[in-house]
Amino acid sequence: MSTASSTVLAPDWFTRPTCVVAADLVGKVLCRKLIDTDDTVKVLRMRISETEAYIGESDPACHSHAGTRTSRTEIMYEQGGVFYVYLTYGVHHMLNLISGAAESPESVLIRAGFLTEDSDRLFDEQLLSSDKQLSHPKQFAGPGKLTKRLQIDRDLYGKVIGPASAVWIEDDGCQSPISLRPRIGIDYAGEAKDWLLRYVWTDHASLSKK
DNA sequence: CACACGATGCACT
DNA sequence: GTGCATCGTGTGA
Repeated sequence: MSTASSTVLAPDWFTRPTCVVAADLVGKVLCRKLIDTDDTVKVLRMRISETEAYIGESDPACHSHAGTRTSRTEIMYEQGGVFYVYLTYGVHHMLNLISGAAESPESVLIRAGFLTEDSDRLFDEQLLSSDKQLSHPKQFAGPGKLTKRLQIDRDLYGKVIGPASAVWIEDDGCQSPISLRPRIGIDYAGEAKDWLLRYVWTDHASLSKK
């Protein structure tokens, strides 16, 4: 329930070590306020089922590997608690939460989730539900599908994680079993492709990969 | 300035 | 299993 027992995670919550943040995010609720097609305000609530940690300059798969500090990666050097969103393959927006201390360019990628029972429904839910891309109308098994449904793009880049940005995280006390897996889509990263930095809700149906 | 390519998803064989 | 859309960005000329 997203009622009295829910708390909004403050930016400081994300300044803890990246792997801790990534693991703790599984089971939390990613909230997205937006204006529906009928001009009403809606809050979509997506419970996170899968995350990945990208642990900075020593991580070959991380955009900040070897100290790569550019206009794109600059935000990663901020203290945890802000968004890093980028476009990949010219198509998909990837939602990342910057984690850890300042000058420690690390982040957590949100890879999958599912809409909670008490999430607002979009006016055009029928249209979205009929989208046969989705194996189940409420599950979003993959980072690109998730951002598409939540209408998240690079407008979020650099904003503070919280209600003022229209995207925030709530903790409603949900506890979920966590398993560790290798990360996805980083075969170019050598030995790092085998590092167990993907955190999944054990056996959940909404995972991006078994 | 040119160019290679990606933290994906989907269609098709 | 393979092919490919589509474009911002990092890299090197």
